[in-house]
Amino acid sequence: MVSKKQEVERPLVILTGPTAVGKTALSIALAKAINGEIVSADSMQVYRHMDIGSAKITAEEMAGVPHHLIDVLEPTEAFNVVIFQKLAKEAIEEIYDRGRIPILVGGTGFYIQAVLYDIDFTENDEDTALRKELEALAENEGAEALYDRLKAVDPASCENIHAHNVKRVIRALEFYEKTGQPISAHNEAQRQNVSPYRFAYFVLNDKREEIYSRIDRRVEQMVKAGLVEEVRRLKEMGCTKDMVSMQGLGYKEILRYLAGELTLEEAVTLIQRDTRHFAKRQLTWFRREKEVIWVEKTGVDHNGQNPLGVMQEILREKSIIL
RNA sequence: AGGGGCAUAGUUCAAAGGUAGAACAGUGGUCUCCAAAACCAUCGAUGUGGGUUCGAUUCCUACUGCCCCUG
Repeated sequence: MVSKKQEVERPLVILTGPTAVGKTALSIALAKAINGEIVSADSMQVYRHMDIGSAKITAEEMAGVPHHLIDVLEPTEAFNVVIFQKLAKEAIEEIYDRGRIPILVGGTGFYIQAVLYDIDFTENDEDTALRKELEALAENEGAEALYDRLKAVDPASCENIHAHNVKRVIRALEFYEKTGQPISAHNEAQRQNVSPYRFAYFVLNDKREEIYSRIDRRVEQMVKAGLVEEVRRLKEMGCTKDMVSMQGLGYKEILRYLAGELTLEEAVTLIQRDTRHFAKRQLTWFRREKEVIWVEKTGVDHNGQNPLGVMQEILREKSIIL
C-alpha cells in the first residue's frame, strides 16, 4: 500500500472547515502536537489592519507557533488565488527547510485546492484591459451577448457555465483569447492533477445550528470589539468598496453603513446572513472534494477521541508523523 | 368583562367561490485567476369545528389565539 513515492512526497497537513467552527484554536493545538508551522489559507487575514472583521488570530493566541501569510498585504493591494498559491508555496518550502511540517489552515477551499493539487494558472497574465472590455460588453449589451460570444468559441464551457455567471464567462473568454484553447480543456486537464504531497485534508465540522448560532454571536462580538472603527480607519486609508479586501464579509456591509445606506442593525443582520450563506457554501465545497477527512467537533466518533486525538491517529496511519 | 379588528409558508406580505403567488430565511448544487466572490436549483402555507354551495381557503357561524379601544 505504501508506495515508494512516499519517500519523495513531502508531508502537508490541511485543517479547514466552515467559518466560525473553531479552526484557529484547534490549529494551535495541532501545530504544537506535531511540531508544525501554520500557513494561513484565508483570503482576508492576509491583509494588515483588518483584524476584527477577519477574525484574525492574535499574537497571543499564536502561542509561539509560527504563522505565514497573515498580515502580508496592504488592504489596497489586490489578492487572488495565483498570488496565494505563489506565497503559500514559498512559505511551505521554508518550513521544509526548517525540518518542520506545514499546516495549511483556513476556510478558502479554492486556495487550498490550488496548493494541494498544484493547479496551473500560468496561461493568463493579468490582462486587465481585455477583462475591462468584456465587463463593459456585459454591462452594455447584457450577459447573454457575452455568453453568445463564448458559445461561438468554446461551446463545451457553455455547458458548465451558466449565462448569468458573468465572471466565469469572462474568464473563459479571456482564456480563449490568450491561449486559443478552450478553458474547458484546460480545466479538464488540471482536474487530473495528483497532489505532490503526502497529505491529510481535515475538515472540522459541527452541527449546522451550532455553526449558525456561533456566527450570529461572533458578528455581534465583532461590532462590540470595534468593527465599525476598524472599517472607518480603512476607509480613511483610501479603501473603497471595489477593492478585493473590502469585499470581505463584514467590511462591505459596514462600508455601506458608513455611506448611510444601511442602519447599523441592518448591516449586522446582513453580515450574519451572508456569513451563514458563506459557511454553507464552504461545506458544499468540502463535500465535493474527494480526499477529505471529516472531523466532528463535538460528539464522539473514532473511539470517543477528541478532534486532536482523531487527527493525530490519522496522521500516524498516513506516516505523516511518527 | 364589553366593542372592534386580524388569523395564508419559518418570517413579512399578495390573491381568489374552481390549480393559493412573491420576497427573505431554510435546503441542495456549480466553482481551476475577484472565491469572505459570482452563479444555479429546490422544499414549504390558508388556526380548529360546523353550515351554505356541485365545489369554501374565500361567504355565514361557533371556538381558539393575537392586537386595539372602553372599563
